[in-house]
Order: sequence, then structure tokens, then C-alpha cells
Amino acid sequence: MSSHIRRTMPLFPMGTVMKLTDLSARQIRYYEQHHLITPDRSEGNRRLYSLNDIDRLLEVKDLLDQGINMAGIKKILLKDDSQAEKLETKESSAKPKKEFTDEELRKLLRKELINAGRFNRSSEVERRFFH
Amino acid sequence: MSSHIRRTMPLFPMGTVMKLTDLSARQIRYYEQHHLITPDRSEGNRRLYSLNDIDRLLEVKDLLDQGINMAGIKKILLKDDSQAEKLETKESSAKPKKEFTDEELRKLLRKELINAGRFNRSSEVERRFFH
DNA sequence: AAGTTAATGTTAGTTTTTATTACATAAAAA
DNA sequence: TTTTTATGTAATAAAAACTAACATTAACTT
Repeated sequence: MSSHIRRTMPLFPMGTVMKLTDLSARQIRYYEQHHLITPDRSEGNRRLYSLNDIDRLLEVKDLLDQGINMAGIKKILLKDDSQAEKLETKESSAKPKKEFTDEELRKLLRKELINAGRFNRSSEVERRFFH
Repeated sequence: MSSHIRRTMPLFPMGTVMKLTDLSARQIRYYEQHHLITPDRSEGNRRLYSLNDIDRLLEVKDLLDQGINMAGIKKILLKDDSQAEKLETKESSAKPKKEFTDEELRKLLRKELINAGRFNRSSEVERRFFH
């Protein structure tokens, strides 16, 4: 649970993600159009990516490098994800309800980041950049 | 990629650092004025912080929370850091250099003891945040 | 008590970064 | 060949971040 909060916290703006993934802004937004990631937004509408988002982008990049096209990548990464299926069919206006305010989430994340044990499995980006 | 490069890589813009440290932009820039951090800059002059920078900011925050003032924090964090020494000398070259006397140090120490109850965190952010 | 200093807040004006949208293009698929 | 895919590029608007200056408050000094 704590790991989940830590890795889903919307933290990184576009520029950071571009550097971490070596993808262009165009590419990153394109993959979002295809629902492979759904980054949160700042109050001012800037995209904010989580560690999970960055992981996912690196997976997409990997698969593309292997010659797999978007349709295949979707099939692979969004497999039996009913939420994504819905999004795929139609722009769903149903947003996930927020249980926490942004402020509360921030505090939780920081706490988790600070206190989190090392027993959580590493994400791709963590392995690549932070170990 | 070596650990040093990873941890000194200029990655995070101000907003991200504010969230990770719960410090204001004003505070973060103030600590930079005092040479406690020296973030890199983007091509467009935006500050880019590394994991090491964030570590340092959290240390500063910790020490401030313990009632230690900037002078003491500098003494503690910049000790035998030749780069910082150079900067320090350069900036105050026109002014009389204010030394930190034993008396002042004892005062700081007393303050710290009075505010004791917390433990010193000397660990780095990388470990706390991303492992 | 009054005056200084230290640490941080706030505000204003400017530059950089990001978002959106539209059009362009090379390579792959049909 | 024509169409689709994945990505590039350009124009414009808005947010985020910069610098600099002035404001404020709590902590020291005298």
C-alpha cells in the first residue's frame, strides 16, 4: 500500500520525464492518447507523471524498439484492464474519485518516501536511475 | 551508469523539489544563496536539482528543525568542502570574514540539545525515496 | 525597550516550459 | 499507389520559474 502511494504520486513534469525516458514530448503525449499512460495534471493543467508512468513509458519504448506497433503494445500492456477498455471505446467522463486532497496525498507520499522500507520491489525506472 | 552520475544528474525542476522536500521556493533559493546547494541550470536558466541536492535540502531542513541556524548548518554541512570554501571566500572577499567561535558553537550545541528528541538523519534521499 | 539581523513571505515584471492544435512527413501497411 | 502510423514541427496561450525588491516576524543584541 505504501509502495503504491509512493509509485503513483504525480511528481514529475514533462521535461524530467523526457530526460528519464529519452522520449520526445510528442511521443509521450501520443502514448497518452492511446491510454497507455494517464498522467495526473497540476492545478495549472501541466502533466505530472508518477514513477509508474515512467515505468510504463519505458516498457512502451522497449516494445517499440522490438518492432511491435501500438496495437500490439496496447494488447500487451492493457490486457484485460476493464478501465482501459472503457477509455478505449469512449472518452469516459467518470474520473476516479479522490479519497485524499492533494495536500493529504503529498504528505502521505513524503512520509512514505521517507520511511518506506527497501523491501518493495524495484520499478524499472528505479533500477535504471536510482540504484 | 555510475552511482555518482545518477545521483548528481540534474533532473528535477523547482516544483518537484518543493513537493519532495516541503520547502518553499524562497527557502530553497535562500539555501542556495548560502552555497548549501548548487543546482545546475537548464539551457533556459531554470534550476535543475539532483538527488544529491534533494538530500542536502532535507538535511538542511532537519537541522533547521533542530533549531540550528544557517551559520551552524554551513559549518556542519560545508566542512572541508573545498568547493564551498572557495565560493564562501569569493563572495565575502570584500567583507570581514566572520569566524565561528567556540563560544558560538557551544551556544548552537546547547540549542540543539534543548531541541533534542529527534534523531539525526544522515542518510541520503536516494535510499529513502527510491528504494 | 528599541534596534538589528535572519529566515521567509509576497509581489511585480520577465523568460522558459508546457499544452493544444494543426499541418507535415517518412515508413509501413493495405 | 493510397492510407495509416508514429513522430516532427510551428504557432499561440498559459503555467511555472526566474530575478529583484520590499515586507514581515521571530530571534538576537545592546
